[in-house]
Amino acid sequence: MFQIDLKSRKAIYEQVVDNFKELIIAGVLKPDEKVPSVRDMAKELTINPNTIQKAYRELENRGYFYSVSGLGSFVSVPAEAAGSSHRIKELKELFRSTVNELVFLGCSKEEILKLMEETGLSKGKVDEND
Amino acid sequence: MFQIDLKSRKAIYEQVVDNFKELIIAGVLKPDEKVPSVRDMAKELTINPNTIQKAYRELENRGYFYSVSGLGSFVSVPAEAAGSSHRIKELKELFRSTVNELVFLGCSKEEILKLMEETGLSKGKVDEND
DNA sequence: TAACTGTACTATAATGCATAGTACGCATAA
DNA sequence: TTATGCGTACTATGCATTATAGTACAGTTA
Repeated sequence: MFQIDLKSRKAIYEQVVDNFKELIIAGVLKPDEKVPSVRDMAKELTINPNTIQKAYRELENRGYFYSVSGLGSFVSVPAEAAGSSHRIKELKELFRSTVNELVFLGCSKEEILKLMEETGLSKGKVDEND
Repeated sequence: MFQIDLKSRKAIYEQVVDNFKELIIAGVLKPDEKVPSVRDMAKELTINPNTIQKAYRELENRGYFYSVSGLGSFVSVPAEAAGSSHRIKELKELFRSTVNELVFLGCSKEEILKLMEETGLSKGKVDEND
């Protein structure tokens, strides 16, 4: 599914959270799709189940997962993404500082606009064929 | 100069690093300009001098500061920003995931392009962050 | 010399991360 | 019913990071 970088300064559970977010945002994981159980995911990544549980709880808090005891964990529908307003504010600030630093390091406006086109923004939708 | 958020989950020395980077990128601090001494900065922010020293060392490692023992710490010239290539790669990846998440949360292309226009592409301005 | 500067240590306390292990309630299939 | 797998909730331990306090030394400058 994805790999964990044990040498990274980023916490393992944060890496798990970010990887799942990427998969959901990219449309690889669809709403109401079941994700691997805490224990299975721990086996697959060879890390402790408690670490996966922490990541799943975090994903649930951020509105990307919902869990049913005894059944499993599932992908939320985008509309239910909690705290979107606050998160969007955070992302806009992050966008601003990222662009500013890129410019400071010599990136041209054209180069950044090109990056923008490569993000799938122009397509705007998730491919339904898979 | 700037404020530290003690309630933030981000480490104090990281906040100091980020704030100085913002000031340099925005052009508020010019190349070869002297920054407050480790001890003065610690007094101003009411935190430990060792924490400031750690931040200054980090800023030196990242190419934003240079220090002269007995004289003080100073702002580097942009061209000397070390490891730019690797950093640019990081920033582009961050740019990509930020835009993708903004789109996922419902931000329109126009809205993001408007954000782009508001950044320091033409001029520089400092802002608050958390 | 005196007062500054950066820098390098030691030591301590607090916090977060990841691990191991145990246990409980719920859902489903044999 | 029993067994299995699921999420969840604990306790406890080891480790790394962070922030603190204190001391010390070398270079710079008035």
